[in-house]
Amino acid sequence: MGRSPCCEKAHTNKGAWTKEEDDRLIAHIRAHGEGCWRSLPKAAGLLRCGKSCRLRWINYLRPDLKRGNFTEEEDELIIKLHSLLGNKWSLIAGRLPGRTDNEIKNYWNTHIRRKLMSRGIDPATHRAINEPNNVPNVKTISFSSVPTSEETKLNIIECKEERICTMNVKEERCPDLNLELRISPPCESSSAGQFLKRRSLCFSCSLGLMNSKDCSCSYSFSSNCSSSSASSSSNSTNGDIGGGNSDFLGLKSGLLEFRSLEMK
DNA sequence: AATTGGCCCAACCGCCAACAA
DNA sequence: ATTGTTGGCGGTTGGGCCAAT
Repeated sequence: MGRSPCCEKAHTNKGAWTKEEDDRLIAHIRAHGEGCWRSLPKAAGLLRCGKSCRLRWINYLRPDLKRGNFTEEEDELIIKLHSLLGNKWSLIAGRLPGRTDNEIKNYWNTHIRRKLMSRGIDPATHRAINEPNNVPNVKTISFSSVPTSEETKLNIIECKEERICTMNVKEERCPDLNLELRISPPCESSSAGQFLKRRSLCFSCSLGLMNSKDCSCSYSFSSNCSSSSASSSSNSTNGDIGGGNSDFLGLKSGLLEFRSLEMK
């Protein structure tokens, strides 16, 4: 049996939203809050699919959206995040207050791709375009629950949703970016867990994806993790991209060296 | 002035994971 | 354990705009 449609398509409007529809949606969400998207159109008196309402709100009507051109700083942040995360637009958008995944995706496809191409960089791989692909001695980041002592240079605990993963850097010789990220199931072993606590960074905290106090990871990142993640979080709510005290991804200090993370 | 082609971006589509029954 | 529902995500589309011809 196939999936049931998300809404009754025969009686829904499609295409561009009218001012009146926008007003109805805004008024309803102000009165009742976000959520229950399926029942929202009927409750709000809209002839729209719930998904359409959600998209309209998230991408266009939300009061905290930042409209207007992307700054040079935002450009660079998007490029760095994309090099780490790939096309995970929602994750990237999470680090750019006031920007939506859709907006960033569009901006990437229309502006940044071209910008990187003009720099001679392949936007898909973040490698030099004329560089040979079959470069030997690959340095990769892999996510695995039990790192080998030889492999592990850097472990990052993914603690979002209480999952713990590790990112291991296998260092080899050739300094070239390999941006493939692999994520493994949570590690269970307590001994391995202790090992990781000692050797790992919190992925969400260090990326600033989660405030350290909200994060379920028990890892204490000494002075770096907790302080940087806390300031990162508070700064991000103020729209401070890699600015203020956070210096997310080392934008200001240049601390983040991709080649030290993953190379191919 | 009319046409064409490229660009931009809002919106749609299909898939997937999480969750509830 | 299975099935249906829902919300969320990334890829794609299509219409409006604008500059070039």
